[in-house]
Amino acid sequence: MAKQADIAGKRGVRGSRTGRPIMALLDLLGRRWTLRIIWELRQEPLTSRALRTACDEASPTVVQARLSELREAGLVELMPGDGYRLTLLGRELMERFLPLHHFAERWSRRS
Amino acid sequence: MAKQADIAGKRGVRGSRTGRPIMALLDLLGRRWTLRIIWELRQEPLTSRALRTACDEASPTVVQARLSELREAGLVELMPGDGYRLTLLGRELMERFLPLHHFAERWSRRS
DNA sequence: GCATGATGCTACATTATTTGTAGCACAGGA
DNA sequence: TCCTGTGCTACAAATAATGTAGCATCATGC
Repeated sequence: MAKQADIAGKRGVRGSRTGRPIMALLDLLGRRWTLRIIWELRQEPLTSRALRTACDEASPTVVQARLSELREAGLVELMPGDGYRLTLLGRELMERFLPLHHFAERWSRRS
Repeated sequence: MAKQADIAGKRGVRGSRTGRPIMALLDLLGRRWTLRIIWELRQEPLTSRALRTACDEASPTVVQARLSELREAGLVELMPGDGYRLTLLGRELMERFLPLHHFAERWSRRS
């Protein structure tokens, strides 16, 4: 399993070697489209194309790259025939983000 | 300069016009270093340089750009003499992220 | 006054990443 | 067979980040 290698290899998750998992996580989630992808998968599995559509037609290059990273990170998995879905761990993460929806509404009404 | 233009103009926050605030928020938070900056400000105000240091010496260009965006978004504010700190709104957002610390620990121990 | 050091912030060339478009191989279904 | 949809890749152009240097301003010490 080259999981740690892939993610700590070419680019790696910043901070993954610092012994501060939170930094690695923030780096992973802070890459473009990552949060959005997780968000779009919150309710049901989506095929790679449905996911691209849901993400405002983001380019397949990034979406595919992010999906690889998220799969390496154990947050997303591919179910052949059914598309991508959040893993148990991924759903757990998602649950921490759900209140964000509520916050975003109030945030958008700021002066 | 061109602050409003930076965030609502040339590029803007993706999804800000879709009537889906959550998308705009996810886009904002999904830019490199944004989450990390918010995280580093969670406890105390930091000067721009202290912030750079805390963020593994990220380049001043990005840090400054992110700070501008976050100030525009009303999540961070500059207190002359004391550096940057989260606004009330920003702290509210931070509170939703605090459980992430706990999650990150478990996540890093995944098989 | 004058240097010193810290602040917020910018310039700019190099490097990395994203975008947009096209396309591949494979697996059903008609 | 010819469609259509899947996951995924190639590649050039556009965009963003990095790393280094430096600016103007302000406060302190001398």
